[in-house]
Amino acid sequence: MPASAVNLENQSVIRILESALGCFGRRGFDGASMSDISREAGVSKSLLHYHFDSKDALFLECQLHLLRNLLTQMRGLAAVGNAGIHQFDKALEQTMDFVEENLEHILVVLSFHNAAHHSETVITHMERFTQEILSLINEALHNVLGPLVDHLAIPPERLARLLWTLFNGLIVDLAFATNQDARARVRETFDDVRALLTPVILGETN
Amino acid sequence: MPASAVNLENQSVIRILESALGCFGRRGFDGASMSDISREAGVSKSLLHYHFDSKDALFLECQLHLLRNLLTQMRGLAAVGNAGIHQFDKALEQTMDFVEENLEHILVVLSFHNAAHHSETVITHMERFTQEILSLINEALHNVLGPLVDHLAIPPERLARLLWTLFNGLIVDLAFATNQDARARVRETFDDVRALLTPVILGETN
DNA sequence: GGATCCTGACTGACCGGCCAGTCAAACACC
DNA sequence: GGTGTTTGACTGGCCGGTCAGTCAGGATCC
Repeated sequence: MPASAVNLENQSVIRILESALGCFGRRGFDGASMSDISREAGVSKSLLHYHFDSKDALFLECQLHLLRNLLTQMRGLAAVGNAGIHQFDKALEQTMDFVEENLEHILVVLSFHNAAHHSETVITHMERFTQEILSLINEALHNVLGPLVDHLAIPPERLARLLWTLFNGLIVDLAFATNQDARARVRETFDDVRALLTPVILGETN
Repeated sequence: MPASAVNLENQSVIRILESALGCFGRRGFDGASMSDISREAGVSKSLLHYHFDSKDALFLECQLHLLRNLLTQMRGLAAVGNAGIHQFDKALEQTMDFVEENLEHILVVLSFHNAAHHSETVITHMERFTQEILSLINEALHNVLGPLVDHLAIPPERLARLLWTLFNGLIVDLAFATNQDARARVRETFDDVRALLTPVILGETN
């Protein structure tokens, strides 16, 4: 099965995807070499080309892999507790924790637009990625807020975009944060952001 | 004068910096080649190495050049009108306009962390860049808000970080936006962000 | 004012090294 | 033995960087 449909049962494939996510996240699309990725995955460079048609293809599969990870994370948000504003707050907190823990993988999103200048297909995938993320957030909003979702200051779709923007900002901040102090300051900013959001959830009209 | 102190009077140097900002912004640090930059600047590749010690050095000079551009932009915000909340709103609007117009140049900030994995000096420059930006925003806040700056819901330094985060988020959004529709949606998100900020300026305690 | 020298700006040709990608052969498991 | 994995050796091409050398123009001396 020469790529084009990636075998996720294969352990090597998973290891390659994880390493690739890390390398791409750290160094960007062009900065990460296939050798780097293979070395980190503990396999030969040739195996990368066996499982994935090209570097571009591997990159796109990384997008999908990240999307899968985000999906399980988001789906887990509404698992326990009653829907409502407290659950929303908890979900925000958990998502921020997730971002901090998986930052190296998540940083790839900042290099999507670089790779987009390669080909049309990458652009299409990028648009798909945005759509998927937004509908994921939207779904999570409905789960977490419950009936409250109909009484927001702005429609849930717009809140989803707003949240995506806010987290993108925090991700960039974390990318800039080179030490523990800086990371703590990002946490502070996150708290400010959270405070900002409360009136939106409470449905006040500005 | 072989680099190390770049001659900003020289027309070629400026052209190289502008092209480099564009290329680095579009393709990232590793994706942009010295040939690309020289071709876009209309000079030989050798001239890049004549004026700048290395690709790293050129990249760092690009950071400084962007910082200079942002400085003149920020300084111009408080030029006319009385200080206050309306002036703040206008300043936000102008800054967003500036970001949209100069997006190609501004996008380099998303690749800073990639280059940071090269050497210690790049990390230091990145930290300096963040500091400079934050104090620029802080200064602008004082100019634009006037005495109101002492009655915010959060200290101005924290508001500065918050604003930087918000704009980073919007910049990522714009990086993802591949067509006019998407860009209009980012504008909508920007409006939502602006609405979010009003209570902070009005000094309500959450 | 012209011959000489000097220098900063600039270039084309070139180099070693790393890159993504190829391929035939070996391996493992049924 | 055949199917799916995995590897090391290899290649052409592009990369950042070097270098010898050109050229315009300013200074200096007569």
